[in-house]
Amino acid sequence: MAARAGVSIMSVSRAMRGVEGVSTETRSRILDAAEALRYSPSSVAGALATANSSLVGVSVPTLQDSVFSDIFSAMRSTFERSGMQTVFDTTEYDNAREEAFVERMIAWRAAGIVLSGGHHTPRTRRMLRRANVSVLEIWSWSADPIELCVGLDHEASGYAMGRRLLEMGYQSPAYIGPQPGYDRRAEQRCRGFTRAFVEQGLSLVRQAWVTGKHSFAGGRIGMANLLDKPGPAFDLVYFLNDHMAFGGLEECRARGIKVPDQLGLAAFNGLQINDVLRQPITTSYSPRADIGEQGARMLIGAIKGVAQERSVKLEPTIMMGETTKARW
Amino acid sequence: MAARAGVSIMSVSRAMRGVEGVSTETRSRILDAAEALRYSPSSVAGALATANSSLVGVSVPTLQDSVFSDIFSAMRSTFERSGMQTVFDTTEYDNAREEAFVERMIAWRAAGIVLSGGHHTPRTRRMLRRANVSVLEIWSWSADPIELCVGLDHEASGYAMGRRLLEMGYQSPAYIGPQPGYDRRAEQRCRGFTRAFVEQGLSLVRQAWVTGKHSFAGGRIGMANLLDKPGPAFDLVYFLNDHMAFGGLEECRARGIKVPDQLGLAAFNGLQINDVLRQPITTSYSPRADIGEQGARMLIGAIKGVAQERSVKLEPTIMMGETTKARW
DNA sequence: TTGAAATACGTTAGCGCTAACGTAAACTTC
DNA sequence: GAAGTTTACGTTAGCGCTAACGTATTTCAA
Repeated sequence: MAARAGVSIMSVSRAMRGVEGVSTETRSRILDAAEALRYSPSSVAGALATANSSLVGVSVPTLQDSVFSDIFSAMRSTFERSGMQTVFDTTEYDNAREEAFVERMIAWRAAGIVLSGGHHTPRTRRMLRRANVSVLEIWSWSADPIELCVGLDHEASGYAMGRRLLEMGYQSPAYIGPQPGYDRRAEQRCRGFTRAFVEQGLSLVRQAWVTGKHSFAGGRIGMANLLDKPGPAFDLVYFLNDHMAFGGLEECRARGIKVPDQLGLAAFNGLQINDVLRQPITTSYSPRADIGEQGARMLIGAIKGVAQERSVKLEPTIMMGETTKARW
Repeated sequence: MAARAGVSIMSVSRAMRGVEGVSTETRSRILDAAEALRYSPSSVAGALATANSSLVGVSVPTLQDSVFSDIFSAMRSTFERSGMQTVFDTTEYDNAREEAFVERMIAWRAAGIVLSGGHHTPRTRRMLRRANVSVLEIWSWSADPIELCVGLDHEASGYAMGRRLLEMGYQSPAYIGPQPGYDRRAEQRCRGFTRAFVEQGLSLVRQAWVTGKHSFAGGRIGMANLLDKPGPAFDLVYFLNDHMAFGGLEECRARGIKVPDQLGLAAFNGLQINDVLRQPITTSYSPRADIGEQGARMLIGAIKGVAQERSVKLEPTIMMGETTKARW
């Protein structure tokens, strides 16, 4: 390759990277030779030689709902503009998978790692601490992140929703979500939501845990469970997300239960489906694109050594839909 | 590191990789030292030394709808079982982005590359041909793939749906999808669908192209366009996918148009939402998980040099819902 | 005209691993 | 117990790049 263009490999290296120190003429001769010889520079060797990569590893729990797709899209385009390459994996809400991902990314000498949520195995934390890698935690806000954090206070968000519904006169809330230990953010929202009612001497009267299906079908199954199994009456159901709530809504309609007259439904995320529903779901809109973009920017800053805010809390917006109404 | 355990670096290499040639005792001494010294083997150096990576690059158009998430999930877990690492990117239906991705993956000396659809830039094809990389094309079936292919015949799928609806008595179909040149598979389905009607002396009487929003909202907007703008009457609308169809259905309901009595709706993919709808959408179920799993298996086979089928065509299944009915 | 500065290269010495081969000791086998 | 075989290492020579530092050659100011 170098021989073909009649130059040293160092000039080839310079020409291929576009750094200065090569005359225009030599450069084009090298590029021609590269084309003719089908030469493709090895990023692997380059990364080894420079000891710095432009890799960022992003770990999200799932791509099932569009939440993490939204975050990831925003993130990826921001990284791209900075010449960072994004590698990506899903944990399926399994911390062992997250650990394995972190290990792989460290082995590849990634410059940055993005994790979802604030709950990680001790070994994950240890590896991150030791490795020379910038760490960003997203989705869940924390006052004391490993390094950087952009996210929501899910407990507060659940609480805010609980307060609003309480003020509307709801008294006997139920919850439909995944089994405990699965999605911690969902649990935080549920906890905050419940707290709002407990403060007023009320309580969460029913819960249904749906295993495996956390989308439309899960909501419908959970709602059916709640309605079929004996237990205290409830006037409100809080769902993991909008898709589950829509599933629940369809189950109610199928059974002739009038929403919101007989039963209120509320959810979280403000997913796209809400834009087309004639009866929009009462929900909290989570600013996914903002999380992705800000997060990516912060991580890039950290990698480049720019001092900045460590932790950013973004606020979801409650959107009152037509699946709830004042109870008086 | 090697010194600490009192061995040569070669023994460390063997111990860390778990290959034989180290006594149990020495191995554990090395692992202890590694732990103490926080040693993490570099995959970069490893890949350079062995000149073979376990990287597979997967490119999909979008994560907006869950189709490619489904494919990707199935694929990733299959690759994982073979010790392959999956790197992933979305093209947003932009072939230039696909080209850039292929270039990056080749620079990283990936063992395999997965592309969606059969349409690639000449430079992409050239790079793939020259590089020592196995190539799998998914989603769209082709008789003559670059190397391997698992997918659907979208034209045939559209045609099959057209035939079924024709037999039910529909005569004036319309189509709602993205602008031409954006999603080629959608165009193929539309072409096949149209062909079924043209064969009987009928034609596609209306189309609406929605820019940007190819999910719920796009369907609703497209349907509103179709209904608001003057033009021939239509008795049927074929949508890009189920989510758009649901958006369209909601628009119809909002306007008091009875589906399927006054208007039939059909779509493609068989997405999860259909499981909970009281009025399920007539659609073709696309076997996403099968595509992902089979595709991954084939690519692994090719990487390991196992001879096999080059091209596999999978069949979507038409699921008659309640958004269409016989017109007599 | 001359010394300093800039430009356009080339040379050297790794980056952190592993394949392939070498070697000494322990273990077989008949 | 001599010769072959196995085991458990170590040594050597790269993999394909790039940082850092040469060394000619040209450019330029005074």
